[in-house]
Amino acid sequence: MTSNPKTISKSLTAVSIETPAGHFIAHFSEAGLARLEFPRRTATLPQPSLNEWSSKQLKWLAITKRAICDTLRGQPASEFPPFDLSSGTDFQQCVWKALRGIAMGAIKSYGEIAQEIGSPKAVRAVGGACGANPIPLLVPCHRVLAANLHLGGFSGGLDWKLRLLAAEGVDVRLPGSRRAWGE
DNA sequence: CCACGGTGGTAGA
DNA sequence: TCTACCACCGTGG
Repeated sequence: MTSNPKTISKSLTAVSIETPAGHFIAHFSEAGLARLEFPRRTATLPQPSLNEWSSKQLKWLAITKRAICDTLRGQPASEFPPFDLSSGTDFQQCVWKALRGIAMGAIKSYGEIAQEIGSPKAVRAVGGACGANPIPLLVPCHRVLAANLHLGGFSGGLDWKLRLLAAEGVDVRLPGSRRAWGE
């Protein structure tokens, strides 16, 4: 019963995706989109030669770009690429699957997710799994808030979490008190 | 507002 | 193994 995801090493192909909000970096495996990074200040990646890509991956790339742009505009994506979430533990994959069930504009709490996956007390662990989500934005961990509509955290920086929620029309109890403005 | 204890899962030693 | 983290939660000042 012990799956050991860390022993699975996969070769990933990274590509930068240009959007109105900056350059995201997507990593594809043979199975699908495996990782997505928010735009950074620091230098962007050299673009790999696209002719080494399978037509399969080129298609995923187009779908991914469309899905990112739609989500940023607060519109439901019409299509997602396949996700390769095999890097996660069983528990994490369980959580990530639950995250995918949260519709755009909807929110859930860490506690609700915990309940949903059948481990009602594993609340902190759910937070940990959200933080380990390799595909933020498209696996919508930004739609998970703490209790009482408190913001909680976000691996990509809380400013992103706020921005995404705002785009989806969700208003959050703002952290005038809640500390930590993650960077 | 703050402090604290109870939590379950992970990573590192 | 044991231990020390945590994107939490509820309760009590």
